[in-house]
Amino acid sequence: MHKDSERFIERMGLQFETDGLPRTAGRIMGLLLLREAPLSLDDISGELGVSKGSSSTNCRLLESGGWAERVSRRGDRRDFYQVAPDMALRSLDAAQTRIKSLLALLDDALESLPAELETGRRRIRAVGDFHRFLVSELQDIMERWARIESAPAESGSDLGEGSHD
Amino acid sequence: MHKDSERFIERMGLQFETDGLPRTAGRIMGLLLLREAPLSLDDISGELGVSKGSSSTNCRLLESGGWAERVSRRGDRRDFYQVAPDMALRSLDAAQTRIKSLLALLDDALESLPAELETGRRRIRAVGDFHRFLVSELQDIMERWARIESAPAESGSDLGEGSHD
DNA sequence: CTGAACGTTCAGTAGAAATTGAACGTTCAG
DNA sequence: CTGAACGTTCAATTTCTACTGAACGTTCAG
Repeated sequence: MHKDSERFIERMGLQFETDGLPRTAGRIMGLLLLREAPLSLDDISGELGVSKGSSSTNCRLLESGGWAERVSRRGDRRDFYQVAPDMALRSLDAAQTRIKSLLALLDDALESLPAELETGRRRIRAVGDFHRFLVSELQDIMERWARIESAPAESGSDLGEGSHD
Repeated sequence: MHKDSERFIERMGLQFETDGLPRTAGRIMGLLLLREAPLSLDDISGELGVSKGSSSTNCRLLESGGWAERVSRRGDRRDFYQVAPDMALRSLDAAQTRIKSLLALLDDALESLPAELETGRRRIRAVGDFHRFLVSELQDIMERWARIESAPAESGSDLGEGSHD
């Protein structure tokens, strides 16, 4: 493994960690970004020096977060993982979902909290207003990005689509 | 302490936790949202049943994240905390900063990784393009929100500004 | 049917993060 | 000067999280 590749992979691990995600998930993401073809769990375990159990768990985390994608290969029983081609949209969608969970919490609070807590209720409403605004802005962003991605792309910018045999 | 208030506070704690932040920080945020006037560290420790050390650490975390604000009171040596009036803008700014740190990582990688890793370099460039797009969109969002906030506000939506003696 | 190759899960464990409680430095009233 | 009231910090401890390695169920070739 190349020295600079390792450095990149480790930095991805740290970046994920500061975002509150497992370091190994970040490392896997770094590895997937660098490698030409999709990787099996054993590939990942081997290259990163982590157990297969951990690779499995973290790949599934990456998949559920919209960062990676599980693919299969004809005549092969193994799972392979690669960077999700629609990573951008999927991660924005995940962000939206998290915000909506906060909104649900705030709405519940407004339903249950007594009217006497005027100030509190007003603040909670304000936080809700802002996050509703955010959700709608995120929607716009997703649409704008989809437009950009499907555009002619003069200076190259695709994430996946390298066809593998 | 009201039953529904407690419930709200605990849910805020859990919400923060799923975002990778200390549960206590979320609880403090919930408490600050509900309370009429700014709270001292002893107020917070008392109401939440946590040590003063923890209150201090978490309040400073909330302050650095743009969620809460430290204020003082004439003739009082204590620090008081309240929800930051510009919470929305400050948290967007924090999000931007995190994305920029990822961008720096990606740019470094492009500088150091050898040209042979065509595919990897292309993917990294693509992730960078998307996140540069995001940073610029966040900027727009901040400006739009600032516009909305300063507007007439027919149905009420301010976060702070309750003047305390 | 047998055994190898998979991915998943789980108990045990190592490691990290959060919390406590006490110590400390500072400020200030008396 | 003295002592009380602060906020901060840090070592010890508790609590959580992530990882490992093994066990398990499944699929499939022979």
